[in-house]
Amino acid sequence: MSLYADRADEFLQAHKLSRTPGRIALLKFLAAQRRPVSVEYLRRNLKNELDQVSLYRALEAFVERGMVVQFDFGHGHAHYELAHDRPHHHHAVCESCGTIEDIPAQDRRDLLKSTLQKSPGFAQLTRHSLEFYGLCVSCAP
Amino acid sequence: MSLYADRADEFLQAHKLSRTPGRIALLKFLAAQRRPVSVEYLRRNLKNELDQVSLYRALEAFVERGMVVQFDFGHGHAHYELAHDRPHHHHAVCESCGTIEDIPAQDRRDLLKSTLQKSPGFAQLTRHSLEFYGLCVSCAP
DNA sequence: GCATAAACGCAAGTAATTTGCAATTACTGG
DNA sequence: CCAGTAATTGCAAATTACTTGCGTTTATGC
Repeated sequence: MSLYADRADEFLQAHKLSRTPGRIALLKFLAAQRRPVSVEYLRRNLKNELDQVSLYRALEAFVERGMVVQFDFGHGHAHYELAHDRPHHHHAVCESCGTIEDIPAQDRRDLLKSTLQKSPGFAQLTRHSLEFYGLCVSCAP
Repeated sequence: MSLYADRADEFLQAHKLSRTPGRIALLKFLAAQRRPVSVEYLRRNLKNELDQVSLYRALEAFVERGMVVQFDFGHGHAHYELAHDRPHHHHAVCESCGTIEDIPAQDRRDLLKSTLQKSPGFAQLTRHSLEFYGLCVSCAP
């Protein structure tokens, strides 16, 4: 259980968000996860805590504030993970079943090979996808 | 114009796909692009060559065979690029306008910093997303 | 407690992609 | 070249993921 699990309301307050039961439940649930989770999974598990739309809106607010990180693994839907609750890491995604495994960040020599060694749940890693995000010269302030 | 531009039909044949006018047009069009393109862009430009559904189906077949690479830049829709028509590279994506720029692959020390130096169209790069894909132990043959 | 702003849930809407299916086209062997 | 077969196509409809509008409720700061 992460740092934030029992401090969800302080965490919300620190980010200038109302401490509503739904958001607190969502944060606690996210803190208990070990992998990035889909909205569908959140919705199933939090259906008594908050409605799907509120879920999307809360996630959006969290991502905007950097509280949560959004990932796209090519599954046609997003995955979300609490930010800062563990050191920077990458993910290995199974092309067959979609299983996701964390991989500790490291120096990047022989990346695929050494990544595989750090991915005990994976038998092979065949490709990766690396995208950079920022501001292009015409959009920069 | 890429290697494949004037050999679209041989390329299809090599991958055991029927050489239909729509697919040939699509391959030629992809070969002429310098950046990963969206389905919407393909659809606009190829609306007389093939229907949207055929477009999706052709892209799916191409991706399955490794002829085309699919990317997700967090835009809510996929982008596609011909594979093998140029050396391995990454992409910088503008968080404001969505502009995409190729970045030559390189050794990965000081990744963000040196990447920025190789991204003349970008003023800043603030984050990146790196995912590995393969087969987990329970899915591996 | 009370005013105000934030957040909520429901219904409806939209964008991207997929599926079903009958009609057409490409490929293969003769 | 030509028929038979399999692959591919286009259209309509469905599905999935997510978003918007809006009137009601709840949280916050005084």
